Amino acid sequence: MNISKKLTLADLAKLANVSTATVSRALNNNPLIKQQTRERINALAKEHNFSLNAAASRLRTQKTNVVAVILNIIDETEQSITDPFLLKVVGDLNKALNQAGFELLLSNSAMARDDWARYFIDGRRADGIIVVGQAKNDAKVRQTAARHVPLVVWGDPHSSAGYVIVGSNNQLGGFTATHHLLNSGCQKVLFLGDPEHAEMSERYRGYRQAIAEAKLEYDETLTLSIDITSTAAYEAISAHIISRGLTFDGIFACSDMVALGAMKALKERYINIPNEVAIIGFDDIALAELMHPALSTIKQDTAAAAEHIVAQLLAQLNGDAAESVMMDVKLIPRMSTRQPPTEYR
Amino acid sequence: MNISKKLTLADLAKLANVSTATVSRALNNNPLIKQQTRERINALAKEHNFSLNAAASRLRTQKTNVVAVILNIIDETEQSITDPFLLKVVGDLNKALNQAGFELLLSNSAMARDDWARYFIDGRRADGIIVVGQAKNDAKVRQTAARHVPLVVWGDPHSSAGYVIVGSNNQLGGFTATHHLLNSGCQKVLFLGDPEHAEMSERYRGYRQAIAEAKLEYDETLTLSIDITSTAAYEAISAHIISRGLTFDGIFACSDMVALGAMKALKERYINIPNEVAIIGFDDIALAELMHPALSTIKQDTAAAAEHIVAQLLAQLNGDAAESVMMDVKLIPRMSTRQPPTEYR
DNA sequence: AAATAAATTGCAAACGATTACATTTTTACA
DNA sequence: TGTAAAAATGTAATCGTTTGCAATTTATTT
Repeated sequence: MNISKKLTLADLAKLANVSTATVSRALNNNPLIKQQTRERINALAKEHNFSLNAAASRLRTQKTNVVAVILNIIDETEQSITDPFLLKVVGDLNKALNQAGFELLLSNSAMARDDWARYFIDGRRADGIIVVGQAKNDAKVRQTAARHVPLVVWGDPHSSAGYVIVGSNNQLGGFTATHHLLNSGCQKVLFLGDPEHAEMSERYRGYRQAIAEAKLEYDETLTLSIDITSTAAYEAISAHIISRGLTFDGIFACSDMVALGAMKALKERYINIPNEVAIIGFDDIALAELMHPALSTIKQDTAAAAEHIVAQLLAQLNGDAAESVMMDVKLIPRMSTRQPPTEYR
Repeated sequence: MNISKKLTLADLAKLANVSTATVSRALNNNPLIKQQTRERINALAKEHNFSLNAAASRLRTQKTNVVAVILNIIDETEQSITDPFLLKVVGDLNKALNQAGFELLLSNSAMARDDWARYFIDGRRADGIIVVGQAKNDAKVRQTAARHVPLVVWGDPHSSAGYVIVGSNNQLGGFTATHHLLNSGCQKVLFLGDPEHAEMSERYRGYRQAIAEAKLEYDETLTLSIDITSTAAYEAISAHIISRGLTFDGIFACSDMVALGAMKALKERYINIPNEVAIIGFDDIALAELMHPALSTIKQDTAAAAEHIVAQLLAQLNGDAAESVMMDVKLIPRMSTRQPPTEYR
């Protein structure tokens, strides 16, 4: 333990022969204080390894400079904490928040069981809340939003839910992915994901739309509703092939992790990718291009998203208007799908 | 914004016709207060959606119930924030901390540039610090430890560095991995990793030891020193094959991510895994078994590790003695390596 | 029923910063 | 040189809890 008791602002004031007010202002670089004094005090602070007591500041100012980030995952079975995509988002949020002078308090929905607004905002643990994922049930999110608390959600911006959402154009992404498969020769494209899940349902909408526009008949046996995990995907594809045979020649997986699970099921049966079955994912996680064959996918720009999220949160903290942001997605064609005929570009 | 001003403990006391002392004690379930009173007050608190002001509590008690978790990664080029393993550790830490009643404040070394002890502990932002990764340079960690601040590091427990370390037996892991390769017929095993990096250097030691014990000659051209990323691995293996040819029949990759990069390089050249080149990784990330062929690896039990880390931190917070913990690792043989002859078990 | 012990509750002083307002010092100007 | 304005600093209240100690109420014992 530290030998000497922690230095307080008052101690430092005594050392500098000024009042606590002056020290406080000097440390906060308040121009009210003569520059020379400021420098003197800052030097003294550094010399004595002084640091402000954040608890005291927060109590006095009613500001924490902390943002709570909640990973909204129902439980271990659903899209899990191990999904690199989610964690990439957290990393990017961390960076964006720090840049804006905030710290990141990490939670998941399992932990912050109570009323989020009450716990984090009323409890003065954070100034604002960022929720990652709308999941299948946004009741908690709505409840939080109803408290009119600074809040931004990473989710699907199509869903106008009474709170600010930043997210990709999932519907377009789903359309693009499916269209890419159809355009490169697939006839029977399977959807692998969870149509009940907010973001995934939009991707599913895009899938249906692409099929409809291609004047193909929709085959409901080709919609496989699963948890957003690679193991669920692996099992679903395996089971489908066993029970119904290879009734498809393309897979649109609603996330890269899901795609990886599906690929494993295919490879085990020596089904050629992309010639027998083409497959495309969603997210563009780092691993996508490391697969063999490299996984085609729809890229979401998480770094840009994180910046938008923080910007929208800051707006709310400043009392300004904030609005949902829909981000473009981008087709990244790799080896797991065939190339469309050149006449189509 | 909230219409009514935030309720304080004093307000609640007035409503309940008792003193603030009583309310405070009741809410903290202090048995000094008659159970009946406690229940009455708790009900009232719930009814009015009351929540304690954490800033005030922290100021008064000098305890935050927060632990800072620092991802100690030098920069983007080194083992990056996208490594699922690191993030799995964070997830498990989050769970273990919550279980113990702590919240998790996330930082990375790039952000918390200053003196960690000063910023987090003196600044009363957290009660303790957990550092994930010793990286190649533990100067910051040593500096923090010198402050005698509650601190636990995820790293290599062999390095007795004057601070508490929880980590796997990396040296044994490296030995086991290499031995597994040699035992299943490999003659020339390549090491892919960074012998300068704390944990990796121990794995490297194990590698060297296994080779020595097998009475094989050490070939220094088979030690490839790279950043701990899959792209670096991909490039290194590709470059090696181009310049020197396929001079190895086994790879011990110092992490699963590194292994994945190497596998891609092999697959692109249609080099059969495991028959021409067997490969084993380290960590056992979720993806390992989704690879094709499924990746053999050395499993680190991150959930158990997280619990040990938290336990050691709690010990320090309670003023008890804390000690480094070395965790067992486990060989997970999969399809990327051949089976050892049965007479060897 | 009085006296003592035990169980509850209240009083008021912290915790360490920030900031409106008051005061002092310095500068500018006539 | 005197005075007003501007700049710099200080005073003291405040943020909302927790907790040592005192005071009160209730239970127990003789």
